Amino acid sequence: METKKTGTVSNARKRVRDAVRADIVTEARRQLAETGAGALSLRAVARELGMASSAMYRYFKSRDELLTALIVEAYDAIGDAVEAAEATCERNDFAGRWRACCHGVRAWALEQPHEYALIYGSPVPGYRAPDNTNLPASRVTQALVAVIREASAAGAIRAPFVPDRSPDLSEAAETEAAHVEARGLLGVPHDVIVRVVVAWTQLFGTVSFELFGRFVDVVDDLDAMFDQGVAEMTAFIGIVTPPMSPT
Amino acid sequence: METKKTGTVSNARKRVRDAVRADIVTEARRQLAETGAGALSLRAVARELGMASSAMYRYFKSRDELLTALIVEAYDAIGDAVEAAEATCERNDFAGRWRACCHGVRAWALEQPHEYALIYGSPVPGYRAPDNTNLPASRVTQALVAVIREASAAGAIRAPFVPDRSPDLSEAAETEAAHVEARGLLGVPHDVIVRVVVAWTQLFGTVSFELFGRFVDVVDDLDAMFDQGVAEMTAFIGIVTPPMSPT
DNA sequence: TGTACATCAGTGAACGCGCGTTCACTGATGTAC
DNA sequence: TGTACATCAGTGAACGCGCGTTCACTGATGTAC
Repeated sequence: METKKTGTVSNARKRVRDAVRADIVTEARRQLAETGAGALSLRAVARELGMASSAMYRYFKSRDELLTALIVEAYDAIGDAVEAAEATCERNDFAGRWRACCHGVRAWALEQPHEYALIYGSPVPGYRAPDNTNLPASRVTQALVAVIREASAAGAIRAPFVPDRSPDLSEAAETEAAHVEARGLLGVPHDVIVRVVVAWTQLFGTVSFELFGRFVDVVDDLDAMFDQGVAEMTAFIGIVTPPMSPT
Repeated sequence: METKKTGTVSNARKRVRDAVRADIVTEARRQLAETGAGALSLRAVARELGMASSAMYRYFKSRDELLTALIVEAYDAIGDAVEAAEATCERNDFAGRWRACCHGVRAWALEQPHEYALIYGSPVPGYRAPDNTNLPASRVTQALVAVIREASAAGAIRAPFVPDRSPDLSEAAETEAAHVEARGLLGVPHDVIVRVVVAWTQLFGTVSFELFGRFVDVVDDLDAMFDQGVAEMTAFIGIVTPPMSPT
């Protein structure tokens, strides 16, 4: 790996620059965790770093750009966490992989409540997320979707319960499920797709309720209720873990 | 209904006072709907009403008190909406009543997205809701809980699916469900209680996802998906509508 | 009915605050010959 | 290796802004006799 002299030198400059930029983002994240989303201020970050507030503009064109960096970081962090949790499971333990994703989401959210609120809470007023947040934003969904796609292909998703206990899909729901199928769940039956969407919203619904205090005076043992909910939804979708193939 | 003279007169004063207070809240609500939660400002409200900003302090001790008034109003509005939707159903059409509550929540949320975000979104930074918000906050939950309690008492909730499709309750979940039972679901089986909690979080999870833009590029026909989700969850809980009793 | 007094909604100026952003600058670091 | 020049991170003062809240006041409305 050769480096041209000029390259080396400006890389040195670039390295310093990147390090400072990283310091800014880290400090901003720290303040986010303390104060919460909307209260993030360039001046406060600069102050804490012992820099002039105007120096921020060497690194970010505006406050919104710093916010975007934080959002991307948060999406990547939860994406990493969920992927890592999922990766520890046997590949053909589909139920286990699904549960691991769910627990990964909650565990990360409880560790980083303000970052969770930043990306899954109410939108920050006056801020519009640019397109480059889309990719990191979809990583958690991709992890869940991959489990379903692979489970379905492996025949590890059972037909729903007893026929009369599962409502038929309306025509509109059928059409819509076909769209969703085309977008990343090719080959997965449409009734399963609907259930996956339901389970997906339930997952983030519970985590949000927990973090935003909706369970206060209603449910106390949040670990127990979450675990049970995940188990229920896994069964609801119909994910099963096939017996180990002899190796 | 006699009124003493003094009473009449100060009531006149009080009426004017109440009317102005209502005007302030209305204008604040209007700005909330435009700007979003955290951006609410006493000065802006006063400006729009043609009053001095200091005049606000005759009606509200602080900005937070105005915010509290808005929160209470929002809880009461969604409570009214859900109760009204539920009241149009036949009393023993338990599945219909449950669905009506769910659709009531979503319909109100779509009409008043910022008010929904105010009460069900991420907490407003630096604001702590006082105790007197608790009662109005619980009205929607009470409506849902009443349907379940009555349905259960009427024998209109079926045992879950096929035995092996429904995970057993963990010991902790069993204990926790007993707590929840004691808090408003007396007589409802514990496995049903867990499912109700799951359905409850799913309901608000979907609505929040819809309002906060999480379905963009994933699901298009939100009406269809919501309807189907509600149908799925109604069946998931096991609510059935008994045949009409002959009248 | 008429007068003296009390209440209280609303005013407008002022306080101190923190914010995002701009701009002309300084001085260290890197580049070209 | 040494010198003249270019780049660019960081400075500090300043801009204009809107905010919540306080305070001494005015003047209309209600109250008591």
